Amino acid sequence: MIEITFPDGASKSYEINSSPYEIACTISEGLARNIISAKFNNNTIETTTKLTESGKLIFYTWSDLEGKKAFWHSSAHVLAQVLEEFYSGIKLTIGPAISNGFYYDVDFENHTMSEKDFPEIEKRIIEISREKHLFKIESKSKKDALDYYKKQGNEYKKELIQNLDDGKITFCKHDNFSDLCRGGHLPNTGYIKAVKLLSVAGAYWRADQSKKQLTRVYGISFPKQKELTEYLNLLEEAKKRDHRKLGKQLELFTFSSKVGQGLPLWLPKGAELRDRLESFLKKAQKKAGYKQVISPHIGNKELYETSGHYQKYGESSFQPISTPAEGEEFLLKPMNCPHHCEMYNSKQWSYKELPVRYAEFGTVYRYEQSGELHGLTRVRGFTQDDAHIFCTEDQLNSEFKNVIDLVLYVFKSLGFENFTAQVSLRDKNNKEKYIGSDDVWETAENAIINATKEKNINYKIEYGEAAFYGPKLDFMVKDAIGREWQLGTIQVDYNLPERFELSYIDNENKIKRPVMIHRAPFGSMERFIAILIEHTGGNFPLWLTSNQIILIPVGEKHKKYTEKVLKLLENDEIRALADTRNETVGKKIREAELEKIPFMIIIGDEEEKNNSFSIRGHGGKDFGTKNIKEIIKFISEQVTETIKEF
RNA sequence: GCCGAUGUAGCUCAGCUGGCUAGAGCAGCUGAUUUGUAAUCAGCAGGUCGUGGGUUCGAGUCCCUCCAUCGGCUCCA
Repeated sequence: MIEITFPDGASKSYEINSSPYEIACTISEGLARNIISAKFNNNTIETTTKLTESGKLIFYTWSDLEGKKAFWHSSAHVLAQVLEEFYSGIKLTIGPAISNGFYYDVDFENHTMSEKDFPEIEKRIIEISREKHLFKIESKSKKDALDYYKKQGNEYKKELIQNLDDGKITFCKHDNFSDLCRGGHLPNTGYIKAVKLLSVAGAYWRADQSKKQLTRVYGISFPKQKELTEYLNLLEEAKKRDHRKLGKQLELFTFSSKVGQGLPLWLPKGAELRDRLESFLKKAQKKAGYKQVISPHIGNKELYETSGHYQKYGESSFQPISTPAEGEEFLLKPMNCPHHCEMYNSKQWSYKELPVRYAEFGTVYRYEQSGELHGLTRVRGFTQDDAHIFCTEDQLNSEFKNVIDLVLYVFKSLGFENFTAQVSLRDKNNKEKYIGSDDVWETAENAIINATKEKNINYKIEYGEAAFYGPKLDFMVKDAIGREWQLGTIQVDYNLPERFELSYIDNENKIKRPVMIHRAPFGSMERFIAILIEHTGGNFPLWLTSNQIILIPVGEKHKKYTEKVLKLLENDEIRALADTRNETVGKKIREAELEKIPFMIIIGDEEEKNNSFSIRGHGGKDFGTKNIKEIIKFISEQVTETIKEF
């Protein structure tokens, strides 16, 4: 007998060699029907795995993340089976579940496959699924496993097996298909009722650009056809919030291939929005003790050689600008830090004056790879809400925490609640990617981790994500279709102060090096606004919109009165406009709706007579009847409610 | 940069396997209408079919180059 403990702490004895499925059967028929995967003593297992020892057992169904993973990973197996069937001689590599679906990386050799082939493949996957083939785990010796793939000429699988320990190598078999696999599958293929292949893409073997590029086939599957339909509808809805689409519709920004790839052109409404965000942050920063500075858009190449940026990025940047003077070269500013360092160096500092906080909305230019450009989220010219704090070692912790507060204030003010905090550390196995000694890195990394802990922020650590000069605390937010982007960032830097020989005089009259904090709560204006557009669907908070209220006169004779109302609203700093065109009321309302203006009022005989107006919110919401004073109060109250002082 | 896909009017799209002067709706312009909570009516104008080359009697349609965009990969100071 073995003793099985369940997540609720209860435990029960079972015959040795009982499977999770059999155990589930003793609990309830419904559970047995629904379990698709299980974890035993923290190892993912199959529902059919025979348990030979006592331990903790967790069941997973479709509603669990683990369950979905098993479901999608199993689907990847069936996809691989079909691909092998359709394209003989291809080489399979890996096929994991991802947060929405699965993919399989395949070396198609001389075959080509494209989205046109999807329907056939999907059809075949469902056919095989209907046959309810059991997923069976089989152990193989390292030698047998290597022989198996040697016969197939699959060097990828061989490489994977080389890195595994003998005795721990398992294959998963279903139907006539067998694949190297750790485990975590559905009981059988019959659970897969709906499948959709989503895209094909190139992906480098082992995520290494120097290695061969494979073909990655993305897909998603569901236990019910209805769920697939719902998922696809959700995707469609999300695409409507795409900032590139809304940016065009709402006339916020545009691009021109004549101006250049990745160089956004801000149209009046977008520029206004951006301006308001800047003022908002400037105000908070003023309170937090920052001083605004301004630096030029270019800098001498030597500046970036000093900082180390040129050595690191020079080759792949906009190339130096030469001047009539021989040997003189300038670079388009790719970051503001070196300029701020030189500002700091313009005088001698006493410890009494620190921390010094230089802030600048600094526009920088980076030659991002063409394939990386993406709307406003990845561009070649962008403005960072940058600042550099020069402080003493003792001040570092509290300064860092103050910056965290500022970032959280910014996020909260704009309704970004679903962010993840990521502590980005260096990859210790790849030290040549970074500058600075181990000591300095250790100190900087600990400073970030401690401050983050003290602020009670949930964070995850990512190795290899640090900047080349220091570790970071990054604030990540997802876009409409779930892609994660880095917005706010706070970085601790011991390296640039060293390279720029920054100093201050301490209380013992000794020359000391300050520590530097780089930080940008928005990250970049471009990317932040992109995400803001997607989160709000273009319905910006009242304090940010260009037009807060639109007045719609019913006929020609109400025009004069409408203009009078407009003046009164404008006098109280309400951003109002009047649509006095010769169009029907219906049409004007429709256009105001499409422009996503938050409020509108129709002005006709009634209104003119009573000096009172019914307020129609965006989407047709009724806000009741108010007079002018009440409207002004109503709008300004809503503004102060959404935007609090820092 | 790499893999794959896409590119027709300001916008959204139609144009089958190559065949007469390339279509529609919205937007625009002109006129009529003076309007009560998501599109008033009529007329007009608007395109070297992303670019350059090629195949062909004939190319929006087939092939190649380049440019831009989209989905990924890699990169992200």
